[in-house]
Amino acid sequence: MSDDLRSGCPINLTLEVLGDRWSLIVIRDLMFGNRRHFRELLNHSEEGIASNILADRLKKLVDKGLVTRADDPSHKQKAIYSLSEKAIQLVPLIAHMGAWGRRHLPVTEELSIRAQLLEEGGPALWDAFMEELRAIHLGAPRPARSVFAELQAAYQEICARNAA
Amino acid sequence: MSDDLRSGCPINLTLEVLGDRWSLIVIRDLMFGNRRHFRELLNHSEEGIASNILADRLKKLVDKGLVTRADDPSHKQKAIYSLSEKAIQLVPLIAHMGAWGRRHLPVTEELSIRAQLLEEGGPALWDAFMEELRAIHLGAPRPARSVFAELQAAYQEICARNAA
DNA sequence: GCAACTGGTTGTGAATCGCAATCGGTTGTG
DNA sequence: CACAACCGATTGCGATTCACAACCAGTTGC
Repeated sequence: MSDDLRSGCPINLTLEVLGDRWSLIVIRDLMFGNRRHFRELLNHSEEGIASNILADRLKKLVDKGLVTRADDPSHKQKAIYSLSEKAIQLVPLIAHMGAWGRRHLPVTEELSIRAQLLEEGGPALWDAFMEELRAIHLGAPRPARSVFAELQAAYQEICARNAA
Repeated sequence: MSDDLRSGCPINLTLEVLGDRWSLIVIRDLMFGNRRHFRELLNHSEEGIASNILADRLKKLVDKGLVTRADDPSHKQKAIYSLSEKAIQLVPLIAHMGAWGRRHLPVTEELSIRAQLLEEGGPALWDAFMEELRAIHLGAPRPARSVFAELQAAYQEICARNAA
């Protein structure tokens, strides 16, 4: 854990936090998959993350203040991982990443429907989603609109249609 | 060069292209530093990229269609690197990265002034900058407004003020 | 009591990373 | 024409990270 930074450039510093192949995947699953436990993140991983990598990334994300870890009262060994405000503010960035990926890379329909809705919804939708994330992860009052449910419903509709 | 992708998720695919500590640094320097030659990218690098990493990243970015390489007529061994349209469309993503980094990470004033202007300018400024990048890198007609010059002037003003 | 589940750790070999030194070819200068 | 500076890389090397599988001790439900 070295604290020496390569430069004070905001792009560089953001890369020093998120510039690897797994950190944002973990945040994405916490954010859009609503996976809050180690095993959920491990077993439902679309990309097949290894347990040591997941443990390492969760630790680093906690250290960097993007994720918090709390005990689950229902199970003495269970840990609940939550997004911090800092991570919730990544929503616009992730929306743009999804939009760019959808436009330029070979995405699949099922896995890009959420990105499409997020792109079409624009900043207004992002704000609503961030409010909901604050309710889910930070204990803020739950907003009336559930963007999460909308995204999930659209995803499952596509899956059902393609299965038929 | 393995073509097997971890998943068809747009976030994941974007990470497979840009998810390392150097690729976006190279793009940033091509984009905002207007460095077009190997030596410029190497010697003026704020973060001190190594020559083998730079060579590797340039090659990968060319393979992935983000950068094009052309011979420099003034020097038989010289190569000119240009951003493709695909890379130019990263401007909003990079602007958001800068905004997030500026808000949450220990940036320095000089190196974050461009990110600040880009954030304050919003999508209108991004579009103007992208038009200018198309002129510089793709040979499109040069627009009247030079966002690049505005960013550069602001940067140099901060540097001059802080040196005094 | 016991199997399933909890969040991890350990071991191993391969791949990648960062750094310094170096390469063969090209160009400008004296 | 000699020679140093410059050109885009390449090579060698040790350190870190990666992916994959096996394993762990404590907890829970049956």
